[in-house]
Amino acid sequence: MESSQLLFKIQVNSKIYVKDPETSVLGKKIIEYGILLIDEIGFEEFTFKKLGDLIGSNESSLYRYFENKHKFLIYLSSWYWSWIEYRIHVATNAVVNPFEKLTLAITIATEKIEDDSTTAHINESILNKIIIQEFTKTLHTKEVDEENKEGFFLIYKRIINTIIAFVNEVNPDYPYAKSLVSSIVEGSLHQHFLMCHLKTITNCSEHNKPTNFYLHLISTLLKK
Amino acid sequence: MESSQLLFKIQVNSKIYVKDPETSVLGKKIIEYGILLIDEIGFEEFTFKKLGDLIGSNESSLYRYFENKHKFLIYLSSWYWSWIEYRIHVATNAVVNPFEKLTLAITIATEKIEDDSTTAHINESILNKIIIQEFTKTLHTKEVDEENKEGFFLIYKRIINTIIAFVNEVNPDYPYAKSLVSSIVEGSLHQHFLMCHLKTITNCSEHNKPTNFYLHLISTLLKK
DNA sequence: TAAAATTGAAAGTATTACTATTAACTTTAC
DNA sequence: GTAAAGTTAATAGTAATACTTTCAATTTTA
Repeated sequence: MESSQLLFKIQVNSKIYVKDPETSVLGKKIIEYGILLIDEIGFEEFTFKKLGDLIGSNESSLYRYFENKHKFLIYLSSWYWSWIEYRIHVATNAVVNPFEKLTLAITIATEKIEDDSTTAHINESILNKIIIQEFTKTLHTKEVDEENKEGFFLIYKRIINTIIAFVNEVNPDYPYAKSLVSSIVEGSLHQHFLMCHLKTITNCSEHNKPTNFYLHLISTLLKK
Repeated sequence: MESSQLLFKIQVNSKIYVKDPETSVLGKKIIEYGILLIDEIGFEEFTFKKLGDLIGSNESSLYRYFENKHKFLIYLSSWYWSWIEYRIHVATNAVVNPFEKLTLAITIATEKIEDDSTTAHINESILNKIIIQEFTKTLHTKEVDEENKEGFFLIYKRIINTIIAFVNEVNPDYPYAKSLVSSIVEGSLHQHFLMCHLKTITNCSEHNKPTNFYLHLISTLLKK
């Protein structure tokens, strides 16, 4: 377990938190149970008061780690995308064929996450559910431009840029690489959402995953 | 003006409101200035108290029209999608060629809306900005399944189903018509958002609109 | 002209989203 | 080993939100 934690260092922008939650027991409890509570009651109903009650800590203690629940969600999202980025890096690192690299990256970025035990206090499968349900809310605020300047969305944009480079390797003549990739990464969250809640307007299901749709899309679209 | 209103009857599910805002002067003021206020301060900061102050009415009067601000946003969204549906219907009605019908529908669904004077109290261009910024929030709640059962998202799904039928006419062998269309309708809002806020991960700009990206996409993808 | 419906004003409640203060506890430094 | 520094918890407090209720005034309609 220690060795796996050495291999994988999550890089969350330090401006997102007041105090790094990875540095204390309370901090890790906030992350662990915060994920579970947001999944259970949804981000709108989630408050630091409720999370404090759940972990037996006072509300004010939680404010020493995160300014507010919006920053907390940005923290969880950054952690998630950093973890995805790491997995894309590991999977594609030794691969030479551009189309194979692209396929691997898109698979990792669009797949449903099954439980993983890399980190003791984070349930990646539930975190993935939260990202599907809530990630869009980190961007859709009046503060998005300032927060973007502060670098809060850097990891997310870096993943997209990595995949854009793969698309350009596969077919340098395709004129919409950026829009295609940002569509796929965001759109796959949406397809997962539709699978759960608006089943009639998606082809995706347990047996026919969003990943299949997007792999079919890129192979048709980038054919020369 | 009267004749244009006869031609175009918006069908908003009556469960969305407490009292139909179209039936009174106050109701129309709520819609008109509600749109302007959400655009100005964002949905998170928007409250009925602030809107009441803006239009010189008491907060409690606004609650006679809408249960809460979430329902108000669903009302505005339904109005918007109903208006888009009407425009798609008018544009494609007399067209026989399936690819042309599809092109027209996708253009209408993905284009930025310039001001339109169909209705005196609704600024469609600003409403379009609100949809780009806030529509996703109507779906991403814990109540989405109940609200879907109540039919709150019917018009949105109906537009998508209409375009799915056009895709099937163009190429009945394409296996992901539903996911493709739901991706396009939702994704175009996202591309418009990126154009404003995260310019580095989209090819879209004033000169190269999301509509172009999607028209290129379907013509490549549905080619036989 | 009476009845019904609409609106506004005022007051009230529970909860949210914090901040400030102080005391208790833990860690580190010499 | 003890003093100083830092961390955490408990309590209390504030302003705003998201409503609801009541009642009076006004407007509409029958």
